[in-house]
Amino acid sequence: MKQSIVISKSRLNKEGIRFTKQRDLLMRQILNLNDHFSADLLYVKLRVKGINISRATIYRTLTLFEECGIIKKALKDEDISYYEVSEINEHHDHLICVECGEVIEFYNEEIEKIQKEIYNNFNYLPASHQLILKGICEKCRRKKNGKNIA
Amino acid sequence: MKQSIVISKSRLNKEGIRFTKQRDLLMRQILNLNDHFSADLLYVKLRVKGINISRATIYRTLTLFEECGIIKKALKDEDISYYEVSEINEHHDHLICVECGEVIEFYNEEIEKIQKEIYNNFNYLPASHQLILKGICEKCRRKKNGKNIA
DNA sequence: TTTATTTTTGAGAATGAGTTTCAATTTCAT
DNA sequence: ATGAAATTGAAACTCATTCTCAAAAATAAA
Repeated sequence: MKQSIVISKSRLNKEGIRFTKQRDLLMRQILNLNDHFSADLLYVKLRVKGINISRATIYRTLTLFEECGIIKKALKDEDISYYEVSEINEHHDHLICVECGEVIEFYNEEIEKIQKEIYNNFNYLPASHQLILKGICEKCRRKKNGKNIA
Repeated sequence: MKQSIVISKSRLNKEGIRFTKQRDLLMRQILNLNDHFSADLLYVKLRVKGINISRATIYRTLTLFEECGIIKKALKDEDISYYEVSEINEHHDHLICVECGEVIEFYNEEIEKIQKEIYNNFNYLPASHQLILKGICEKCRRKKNGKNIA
């Protein structure tokens, strides 16, 4: 059992929250992915392995893990919420290819600094912020040119 | 009839697109608002005035106006699309109060510049970008303190 | 270790923004 | 006016997500 699972288990065991088979399986799948994940992705990945956990449970479990600080919402795009394991990641933003869906994480000190200034200027207490850059990656541009699409 | 309605009407009149009563009413309501608006906001505002336009038509009309370049999507938050009149506005970002929903537009040259650099660094062709800062405005902070909420 | 209590689960219904279908209505050119 | 083309409203449908509730699993108590 990986270190992080042990940690999660002990975190969950407080206050009558139970570390069930489903939560264990979801935890393992999440740690295996090493990437952003949506509820649906987890559902499909597990189902392929013959593990059937209902969508309701997956959504509930993601919310639970989030409340425990194990994961956090990375971004919301096209009405779909994507999460990531929170212990690894500092805050960062996302660059998404609208053709192939590739997601690149980046962090820019300067942008963060300016954002703080903006909060100050308008006298707002920061809560959360999300920057999404969408574009077309080089690979997809080459593919398009090859196919000679206008 | 305001100048902008005339413009819109002539834009629409091309290619068999008709300037109907519903579209006229929606156009006027949009110009009256002078702010961001969602499909639902328009529906409610008009309904209060005794004007009943179906949600289907409102959604269709917003898409149409967007295609004509009259309005554009300003931001998407909590699964709701907000639009704004496009002739007035340059690109800008949004600062939202999570308590009262106030939306402040801002534009920061420096952030725009850095974004371009990021696109270049990863060799992405820019498509669109959205920066949302969420926080709590001063008014709401005072209200909270007054009520002595922890 | 059997029973009682609490939490969790799955199935399916419900939600809510947005889209689609289709018959009825409106618009516009003839 | 007449007919073709565009538009409308009502209602059905999507799709991600949440809720409901009875059955199942985990834990605590006896």
